[in-house]
Amino acid sequence: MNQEKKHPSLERANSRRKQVLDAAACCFSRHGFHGASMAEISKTAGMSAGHIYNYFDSKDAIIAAFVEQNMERVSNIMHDLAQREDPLQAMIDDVEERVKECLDPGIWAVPLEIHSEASRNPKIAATMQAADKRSRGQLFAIVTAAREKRGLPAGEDLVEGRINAMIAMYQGLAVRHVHNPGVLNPGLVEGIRTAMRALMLGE
Amino acid sequence: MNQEKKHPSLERANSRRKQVLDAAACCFSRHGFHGASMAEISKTAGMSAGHIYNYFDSKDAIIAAFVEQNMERVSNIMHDLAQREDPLQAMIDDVEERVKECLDPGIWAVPLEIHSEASRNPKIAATMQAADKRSRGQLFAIVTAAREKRGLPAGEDLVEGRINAMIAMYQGLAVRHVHNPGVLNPGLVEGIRTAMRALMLGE
Amino acid sequence: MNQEKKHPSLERANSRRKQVLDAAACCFSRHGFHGASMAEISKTAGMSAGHIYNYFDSKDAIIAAFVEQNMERVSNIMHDLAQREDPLQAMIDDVEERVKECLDPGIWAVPLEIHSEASRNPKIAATMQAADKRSRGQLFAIVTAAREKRGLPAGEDLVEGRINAMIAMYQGLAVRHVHNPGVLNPGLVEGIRTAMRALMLGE
Amino acid sequence: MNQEKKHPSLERANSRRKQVLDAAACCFSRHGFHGASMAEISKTAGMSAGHIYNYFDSKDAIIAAFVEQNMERVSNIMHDLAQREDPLQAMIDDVEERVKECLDPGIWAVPLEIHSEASRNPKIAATMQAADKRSRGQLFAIVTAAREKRGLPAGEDLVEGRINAMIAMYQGLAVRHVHNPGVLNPGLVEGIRTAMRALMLGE
DNA sequence: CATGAATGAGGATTCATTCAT
DNA sequence: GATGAATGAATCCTCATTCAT
Repeated sequence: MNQEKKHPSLERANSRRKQVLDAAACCFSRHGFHGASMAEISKTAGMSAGHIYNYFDSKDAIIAAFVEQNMERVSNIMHDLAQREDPLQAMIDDVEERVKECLDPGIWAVPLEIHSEASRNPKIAATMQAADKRSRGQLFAIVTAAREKRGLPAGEDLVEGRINAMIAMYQGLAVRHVHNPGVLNPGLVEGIRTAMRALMLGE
Repeated sequence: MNQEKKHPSLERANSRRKQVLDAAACCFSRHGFHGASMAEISKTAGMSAGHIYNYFDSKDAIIAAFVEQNMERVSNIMHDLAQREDPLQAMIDDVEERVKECLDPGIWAVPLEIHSEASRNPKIAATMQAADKRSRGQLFAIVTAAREKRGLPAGEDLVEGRINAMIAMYQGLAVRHVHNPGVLNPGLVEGIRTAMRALMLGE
Repeated sequence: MNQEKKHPSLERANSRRKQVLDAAACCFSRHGFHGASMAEISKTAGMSAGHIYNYFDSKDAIIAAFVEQNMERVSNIMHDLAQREDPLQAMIDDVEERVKECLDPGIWAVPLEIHSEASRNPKIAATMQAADKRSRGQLFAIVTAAREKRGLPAGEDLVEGRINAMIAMYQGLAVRHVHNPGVLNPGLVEGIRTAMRALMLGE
Repeated sequence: MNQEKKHPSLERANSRRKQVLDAAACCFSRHGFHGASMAEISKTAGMSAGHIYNYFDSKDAIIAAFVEQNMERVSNIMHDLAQREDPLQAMIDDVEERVKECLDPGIWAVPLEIHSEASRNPKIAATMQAADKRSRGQLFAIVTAAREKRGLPAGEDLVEGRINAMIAMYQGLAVRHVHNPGVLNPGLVEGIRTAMRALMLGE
C-alpha cells in the first residue's frame, strides 16, 4: 500500500493526506463518490492529481480512509458515553446534540455516500461491517450494564434489538436529511427523545 | 418521455418495462446505480442494451421509475392504514410485517441507491421530495385524527416530529440492512415496536 | 438490389417510393443526411421503418435515388436550353429564374447534403461525378455551338473554363444561401447576370 | 471552454491543438465530419482520443476552431487587399492564386463540411454567419471605395450583388472541386478572371 | 517532492437494419 | 403488404491512473 510508503517527513505526509481527505469530503458531499472526479478533488486539495497517488493508492483508498476516520469518531462517542454516570439517561439527554450532528451535512453527508459506495465495493463493505459490529458491541455492553443496574430487563435479544432500532433511527435521520432539509422541525428532537426513552428505559 | 411512446401492445410493453425494472433492481442492489452498467442490466433483463431505450429514456429514467413505483407502494400502505379502525394500533400491530419489508432487499435495497443518486441528480431529488412530502402529509392526517380520537396530545409539531422519527427509523433500517445483514435479530421487531408504541400512543 | 425487387403492383411501389423520397427530402433538408434517422423518415413518410427496406436497400440507397432524381432534373434543363433559339442569350435572360431556383431550399438544400455525403460515400461520389460530367458535356456542346455561331472564340479550354466558372457560381449560390438568407439582395441577380454575360458572350 | 483551460506550456498546447486540427482537417476531408470518428482523428493526430478532450471540449469544438481559423485567414486576405494600390485590379491579378487556394483540399475541403454541419448545428451556423458578414463588410468597403475612385457606379445594391456573386463563385469552386477533381482545367483561371473583370470593373 | 500530459478502457446512448408475426 | 420489436455495432466522451520531467 502506498499509504504505508515511507514519506521522509511523516508530519508533512499527514498534513498532505488530511488536505486530500478534506477536499474529498467536500467534493463527495457535493457530487457523490462517483460524481467527484480525481481532477476535482485534486483542484480542491490544491495539488496535482498525480500527486494524490503518492498518498493514496486509489480513489477507493480515499473512501477507506473515511471509514476509518468515522470509525474512530464513533468509537470516541462510545467511550465518552461509557464514562457517564448514567449512560442511559445521558443518551436521552444528549438527543438534541446527537440529532444536530446527524443533520450536520459536514459530518454525515459523506457517511451516506460511504454506505452507498459499500454496495459495490466489498472491501469497503467489510471494513464498514467490522466497524459497525464493534460499535454495536460497545453499545451493547454499555446498555446491558446500565439496564441491569436499574433492574430493567436486559436480555441479549432485547438489548440488541433496541440498539439496532436506535441506530436505525439515527442513521435514517441522516439519510433523510440529505434531501429533506425540513426534517428538523421543532418537534423532531422531542419525537426522537420519546422513542429513545422507550427504547432505553422501557420495560 | 419515451416511457410514453406508443407501444401498440400495452401488455407487452408493460411486461418489458417490468423486466427491465426487475433486472435493474437486481443490478443496482448488487453494484449500485453507477456500478451497474446498461450492458449488465440488459443482459440480466434478457434483452439488448439498445432495446431498453425503447422503454426508458435513459438510465436516470429507470431510477425515476423506481421512485414512482415506491411512491405508489407507500401510498397504498397509507391508504390501507387510513381504512383501519384503529390506525395507531394497526401501525404497532403491523411492525413485524413492515420491518420485514424494509429488510427485503428486493424492495428496499434500491431506495438506498436512490437516495444516494438523488444527491447528484436534481430531478430525482425533486421527485423524491415530492413523494416524501405527500406520504408525510397522508400520515400526518391519519395520526392526528387518531390521536385526537383517543384524546392524546396532537399538536402539529408533536405529530410531525414523531412521524419523522418513525420514518427515519424505518428508512434507517433499510439503510443499515444493506450492509449489516444481521440486523434482523430476534429482538429487533420488539425493539421497533417499543419505539412505535411510544411514538404513536405516548403522551 | 431491392430497388429492383419485384413488386406486384408497380404503380403502388412507385407511389411508395415517392412517399419515402419526399419524406427523406424533408428530413434531410431539416437535419442533414446523418441527422435524419430512419425512424424520423419513416414517421414522416407514414410507414414503418422496416417497410422502407422493401423499397430501398439502405439509407444510402435513398440518397442515391436523389442523385438520380437530380440528374434527371438538370438534364431536362439542358435539353430545354438546347432547344432555345439563342441559348447564350437564354442563359442570361433566365438568370433570375435560375437564381431563384438556387435559393429555393426545397430544391437545393438536399443537393447540398448530397455533396457533403458524397465526401464519404465513394459510390455516391462516383454517381455524382458521372452526372456532373454528363451535364458539363451537354453544356459544353451547347455553348461551343452557340459561340461559334456568333463568331466568338470557342476553344475547348476556354469554353470548359467558363462553364466551370458558371456552375461554380450557381452551386456556390446554393451553398451560401443555406445559411445566409440575405444573399438575395436586390443587386444579386444583376451581379450574376453581369458575370454571365461576360462568361457567355465575352471574347 | 476547455480551449481556455490553462495549459502551463502555451507552446506545447498550441502545438497539440494544431496537431489535432491538422489531423481533423485530414479526416474530415476524407470522410466528412460525421464520418470521421474521434478514434480516427486521434490516431491520425498521434495521440489518444481522450487526450484530445484536453484541448477541445467536443468534436463540435474542433469544427468551431476551423471556422475561426478560416475567418482569420479570410480576414488577412481582406486586409492585404485593402493595402494594395488598386484593389480591383489586384483581385483580378490574384485570381490564379485565389483559385488554387480554393482547390487546395488542405484549405477548402473542410469548409464544405462545415457548411453541411452548420445545417444542424446552430452554434456553428451563427459563428459562420458572423464571419461571413464581417468579410462581406470588409469587401464592401474596399470595392465601393475603389469603384468610386475609378468613377464606376458604386450603388449599394450593385456592389453588394457583385460581391455576393464573386463569393459564390469562389465558394462554389471549392464545393465543386471536392468531387470533381478535374475542374482545374487550363481555362478555368481565365474563365474566373473573365467573370471577375466584369464584376469588379464592369459598369 | 510535484506536476500535468497522456493513456485507454469503459460507459451511456443512438440507429441502421432484420425478421417474426 | 406492413409492422415494430429487437439487435448490436459504433460513437462520443469521461476519468482513474501512470510516468517523464
